[in-house]
Amino acid sequence: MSESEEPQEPKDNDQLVQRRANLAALVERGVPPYPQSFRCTDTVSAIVTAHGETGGDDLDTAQIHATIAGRILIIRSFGKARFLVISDGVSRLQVYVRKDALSERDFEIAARLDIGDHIGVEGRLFRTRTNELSVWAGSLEFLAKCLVPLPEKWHGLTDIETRYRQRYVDLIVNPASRRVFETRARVLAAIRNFLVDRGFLEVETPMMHAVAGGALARPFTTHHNALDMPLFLRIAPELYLKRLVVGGVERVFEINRSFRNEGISTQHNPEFTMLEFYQAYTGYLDLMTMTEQMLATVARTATGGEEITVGDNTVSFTAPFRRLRLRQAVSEALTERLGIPVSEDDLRRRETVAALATQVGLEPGGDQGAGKITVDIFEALCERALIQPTFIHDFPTEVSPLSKQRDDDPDTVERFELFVVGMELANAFSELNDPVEQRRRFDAQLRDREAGDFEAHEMDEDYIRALEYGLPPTAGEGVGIDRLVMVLTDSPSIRDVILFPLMRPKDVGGHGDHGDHGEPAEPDPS
RNA sequence: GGGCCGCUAGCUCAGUGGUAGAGCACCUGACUUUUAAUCAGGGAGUCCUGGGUUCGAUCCCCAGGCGGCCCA
Repeated sequence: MSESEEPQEPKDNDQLVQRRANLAALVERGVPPYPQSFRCTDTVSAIVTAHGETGGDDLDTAQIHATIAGRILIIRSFGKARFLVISDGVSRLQVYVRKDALSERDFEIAARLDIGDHIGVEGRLFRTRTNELSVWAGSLEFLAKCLVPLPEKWHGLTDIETRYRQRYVDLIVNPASRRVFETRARVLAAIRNFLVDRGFLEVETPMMHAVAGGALARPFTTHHNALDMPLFLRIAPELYLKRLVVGGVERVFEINRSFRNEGISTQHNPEFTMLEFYQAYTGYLDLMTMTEQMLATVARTATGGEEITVGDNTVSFTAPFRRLRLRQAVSEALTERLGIPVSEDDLRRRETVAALATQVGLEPGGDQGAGKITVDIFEALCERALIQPTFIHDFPTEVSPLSKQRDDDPDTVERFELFVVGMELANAFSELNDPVEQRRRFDAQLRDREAGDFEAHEMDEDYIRALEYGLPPTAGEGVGIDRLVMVLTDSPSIRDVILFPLMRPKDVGGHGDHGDHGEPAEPDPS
């Protein structure tokens, strides 16, 4: 390594240099820098769980020895003694290191440790004078080096961008972040249990679709080289799940990612996790009841109760949830906003509803029908005020190409959305199972698409063919898992509940050695 | 896509048209039951990037990058 040849090289900061020196010093004394493994008898969490309440006298009597491993988060040094706080990612435990209890080699290791290093410790459990549960280290192994300084112990890592880009650092130093993802895991497990208990079969359907259907959204496009065909990342699993109901899977669900090529916000990530479930011989009203039961159960399992604090609000998932027809909600909101009586019938006439929309500051497009305009008004005026769980039901047929119409009202479909703290959490309907009507709906969507609506649904001939085989009366629902977890963890952004949210790439600014290690990419055929 | 805000030491943040500071972290010394350990001393910066104005820019102006919030 020559000096002064590259004066432009960014200088490493003193802490990086120091840490490398500490590692080198250990290697010089024959300590393996990255040993193959370490045999533990316990985890830190297991010790804390088992003995978090055990008194010091009892610990002394029992003489409990344990071998544990973890990452050092705090070092308090007292010359010939040191206190280390180590973590297994969940719990923290203090390790007491003193020179007269260790071999010369092990104390040498202890003296060269940095915050962030991984160590293994064998020792006896005891309580210090300040009653802190601790391990009296009898021996110590170096397990892996942390070459980079961690964020400080008091404030942790608060920079939002770094927390998302380097989630591993966030998880190391912010216990609250770990808890969010533990809650997320409990939510998923609770949902699976709830559905499996009711006879639902969990399946996995394609993520890559030749026709992006099942929702009104713009897809990501990709290309299969061998088949030389365009493919779309799915925007919803809906149409495949209903094919399965045709195939006799009368209760079916999937929990997995969907992808929508749209904006990013505190409520939108391009890839997001959705639960979809379908139950034959069921209507949308049944699903309201089932949704009430499911969310109350999930809230209890994941958080311990049915009341959740979300920002300044307390949300109750105790059934029954409020129910409100969409047109009812919109007509009431318009009546209040404009100070003139607006009826639900007014919302069914395009001229009238378009004029009302203009009066509240919207600009209805010429190609938008009464139904679409009504929904736009709902989103502008009503959505954010729906704090407590509320079913908004009976949507315009025009905006619901996969839903079944009401018997008494062909302009309205048997559909609901669930809103909580102003967010759409779920969307459900009685499934349209008449293949002739389905084709008419797709045709109407195609006309919208030709008029420039890129979110309009595409024609899916195989789906219609499946309906021709006979889809029994079925109701289905999609639940946005990320948003549900946001509510249950009081997280203000969807990025707080997604481990690695999508970010624009940014220079890592490392040490110049971060090239691709994989094989060269295939040439792009296009 | 539009508006507003942010980017300064590893982290959390002050600050200034004249080459920058605190706390934690780091280094040296003291210290064998500490709890944000303590005490004494010390080192550490591409003030996001590029251009402009200026004798002089981290600061003012313009453009760009990344992020956040709000709106669409």
